[in-house]
Amino acid sequence: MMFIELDLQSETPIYTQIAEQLIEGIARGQLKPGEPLPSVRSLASDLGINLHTVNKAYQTLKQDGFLQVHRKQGVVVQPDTMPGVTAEFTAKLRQQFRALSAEAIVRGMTESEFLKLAQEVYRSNNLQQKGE
Amino acid sequence: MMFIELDLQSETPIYTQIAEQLIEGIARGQLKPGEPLPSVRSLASDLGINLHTVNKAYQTLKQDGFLQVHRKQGVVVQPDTMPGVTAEFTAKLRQQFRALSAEAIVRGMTESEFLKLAQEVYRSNNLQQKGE
Amino acid sequence: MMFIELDLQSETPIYTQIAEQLIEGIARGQLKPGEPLPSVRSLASDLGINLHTVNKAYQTLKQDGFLQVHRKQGVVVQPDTMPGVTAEFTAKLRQQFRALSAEAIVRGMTESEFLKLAQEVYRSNNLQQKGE
Amino acid sequence: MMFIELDLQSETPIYTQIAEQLIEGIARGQLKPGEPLPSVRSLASDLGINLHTVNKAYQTLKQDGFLQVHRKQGVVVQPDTMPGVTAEFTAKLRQQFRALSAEAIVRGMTESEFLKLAQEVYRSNNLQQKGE
DNA sequence: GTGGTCTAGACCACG
DNA sequence: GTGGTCTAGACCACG
Repeated sequence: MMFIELDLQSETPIYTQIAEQLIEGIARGQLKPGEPLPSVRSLASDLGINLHTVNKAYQTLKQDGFLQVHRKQGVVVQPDTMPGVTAEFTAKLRQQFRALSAEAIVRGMTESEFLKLAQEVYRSNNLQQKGE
Repeated sequence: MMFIELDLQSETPIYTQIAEQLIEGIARGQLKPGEPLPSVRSLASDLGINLHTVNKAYQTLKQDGFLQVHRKQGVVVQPDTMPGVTAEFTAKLRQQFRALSAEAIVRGMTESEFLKLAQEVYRSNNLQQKGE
Repeated sequence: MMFIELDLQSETPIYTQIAEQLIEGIARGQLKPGEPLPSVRSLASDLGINLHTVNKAYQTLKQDGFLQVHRKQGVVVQPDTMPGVTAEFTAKLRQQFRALSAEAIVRGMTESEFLKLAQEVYRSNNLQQKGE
Repeated sequence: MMFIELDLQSETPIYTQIAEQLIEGIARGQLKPGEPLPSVRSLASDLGINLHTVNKAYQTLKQDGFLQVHRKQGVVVQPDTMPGVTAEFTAKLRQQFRALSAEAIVRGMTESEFLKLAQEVYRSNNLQQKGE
């Protein structure tokens, strides 16, 4: 399975950190559609954190359609079609880019530096080249 | 002066919204270096919020070097050199790009779509073209 | 834990008094790295002051790297490397020594008296002799 | 006369900055006993600050016995005996050394480094070597 | 008038 | 329970 690294002193809530890393795992192909995830209990135990925290991460991802919760198999990566580029997601992306780019501009980071970093990071997460 | 719009329903704390919009104002050149900002009290009153909330936004930006607090003149936009592209900022940017790009990839947004949006937003904030 | 004594009449803000005494506690080894501090609420209640005042002391020390705020465990003394002798700290020290030594000189305090007091106080805070 | 440099964004009140620099001038011998200081009006005008601010600095120093206010000559540096090493001063010095040395210790500054800086600064203010 | 400090009290996310 | 956020209101130093 994957490696999840938590930063307990980060301002980012732990459940968010888990959710983000699971999505990153899916993006990178380390987690395949239909692949089962560890149970809430075992993951919580592995990470040394509260059950509720893991559960909240799973619920959030299920809510957005990245995971499915099966009676039998437990939690699995969405085996059917993943959620697409919704209007909500685009709005969130734009909003985040706004704040980040504004600070980048004030700090004197050029457009090409900004985009180069965005590209580099995108590519580092797109290991499998889904045939774009 | 500027227009600050708050979304009281947002998960983003009000003081963060204020700070982000002030930085955006600086990036766009609507707030010039050395320009005085409204006093904590008057801005709070204009926005219909508590003075402490505005103060927290100002303190955060002062801490990071985007604002100065003068004895008499009150709060002004940093008149000297703005903070540059620090290692901390780059790390924060990379971290944010990671989460955003991972979700973008999973949702099927291509690299070019991702970068195009980043570019479009950067440019909309870089109205003054500081001679890049 | 420690004993914190407040002088409510002092010109020194209460949150500064708290911060200074916590640093003194760390210097003296009464507060060990990783050791948990009382929660904002309990310390405020113990000292008979408002929780925001304690929080401000904690935030200041967190900002400077002397404390960490953990999601669950609450506030702990920096378990990793403490902040070192930064240029900022040296500047602050020099600035303070300037004002103090000038007044000492005008009042007729000799260099050896001035240094002797500085040494005596330094030693009284350096109980553990970190192998200098 | 002297050169007084103000830092308007410093946390140190302007009147304190003025008072400290005047004392430093006396320590260094740049201001001699009996020497007249500029009038409140002219100094305020030179520094581009409020009359009250200069006045407060002068009053503070008069209070402590470093200045005298004459009907005719205006404000002069104490021509008679300067205030000595009072218990209050020693207490203040000790208190400041406490906070400074504690932070120095936590940051890993050794006793000799601490004392060396104190000595260096004392000497830079003791240009005239009053025959210690 | 302006920011700094402090209090009292409340709600919420997180765990 | 713990910190984070926000409000309402007050006093003070500074200028």
